[in-house]
Amino acid sequence: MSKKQDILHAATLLFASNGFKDTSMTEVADMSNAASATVFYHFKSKEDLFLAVLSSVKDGILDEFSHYFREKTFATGLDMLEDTVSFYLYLAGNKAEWFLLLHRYYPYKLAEGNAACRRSLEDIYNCFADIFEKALVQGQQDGSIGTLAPRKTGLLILSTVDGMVRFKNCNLYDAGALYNELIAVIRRVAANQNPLT
Amino acid sequence: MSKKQDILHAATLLFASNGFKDTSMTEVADMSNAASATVFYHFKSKEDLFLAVLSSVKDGILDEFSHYFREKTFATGLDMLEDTVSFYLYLAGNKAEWFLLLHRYYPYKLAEGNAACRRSLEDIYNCFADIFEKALVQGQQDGSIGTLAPRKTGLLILSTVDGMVRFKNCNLYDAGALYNELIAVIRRVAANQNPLT
DNA sequence: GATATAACTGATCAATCAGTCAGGTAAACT
DNA sequence: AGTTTACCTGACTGATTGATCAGTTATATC
Repeated sequence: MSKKQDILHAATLLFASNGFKDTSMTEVADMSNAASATVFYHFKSKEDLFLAVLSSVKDGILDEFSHYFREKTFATGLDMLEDTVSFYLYLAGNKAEWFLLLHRYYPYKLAEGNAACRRSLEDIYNCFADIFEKALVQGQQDGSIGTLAPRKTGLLILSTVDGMVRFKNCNLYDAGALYNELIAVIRRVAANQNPLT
Repeated sequence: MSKKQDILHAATLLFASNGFKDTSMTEVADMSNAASATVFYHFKSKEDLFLAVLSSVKDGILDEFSHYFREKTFATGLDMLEDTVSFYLYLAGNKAEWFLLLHRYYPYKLAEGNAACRRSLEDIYNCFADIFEKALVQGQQDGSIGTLAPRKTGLLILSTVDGMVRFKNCNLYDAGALYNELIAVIRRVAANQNPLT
């Protein structure tokens, strides 16, 4: 792995666990076994480094989901919805640093005045919203899911799982303990209550 | 209002909108028309000031809800659940600085090594979780709400509304636009589908 | 009105940190 | 072998910031 990649990786971990202001360029340099001037050679400023981290997180998330949907097929839209929610929660545990970063306020604040940052965040959350919506639409077509507004309901499901992951990352409540309830609720909300069959 | 209160109020707004590290004691002093040494006279350190802010936010939230429940009566547990969710969303808009503060990562990080901080956060989130649980229990007693685990379902509802408020505060999606869908989903999840009447 | 206490402040300090710069090293090309 | 280019570094700087302290003003108490 190149030194630039080492720096990017170290910065991802540090920004995720300590935040932007509480991470110094010296720390990033130390963790990646580079001199602090080397960090500035590859990234022209601290903000630039953060944007590169966010963009790489975006690429990682988009890759993970496109890979998941390439490997997997679903019998019904309702199955797709449940499995996708499960995969989201799995990913939030497996790549905790990505979700920690997204659950900090700094990126959203930066996005107000920085188009590249706004773009990365939109790409990430549209990816999330799109997959839930797609599952709902597909379920309505195959009859496994009842009548409801797919986009808005998808966003509600996203709010719920995002909230659960936040609670877990903040050590408030354990997302795992709510998993069974979550699936039951999704089934109750989405499942077609007057199936044609 | 005493100067100590002025300082606390200014610090609340600044910590909420700029975060802990990005708020300097000089800024707090300027906004409250005090000398920076005065801030240190009333609060022995920056962390101490933050803890005082968090504790006052806790008091504010607990007061708001106890006042709300003293004024209001509900026909059924389901009504109580819907009205409480509405009030939560109203409060998140009306006292945006409180929820902005709670949607930063810093307090949860601080809570790891600080019992007073942990205590304030627990009080706040237990308050939220308790009211949703209470509504669900009451609804099961009066027959308006069906069979489900009250605590866990309450936490799921909390995850959802907390997530919606976060999305709004982060300028990702508008919580208001999802309000009707949220109420519909709550009714679908909670309402007794086999009422005795 | 004298005195004690609480509230407040200007000046200052030591530490930290983002960013710079001039120079060094390795590698690729001619 | 010489030259260009990309990569890397140690030493340094200007600015900010949390915190201190000696001293001043207001307030209460006797």
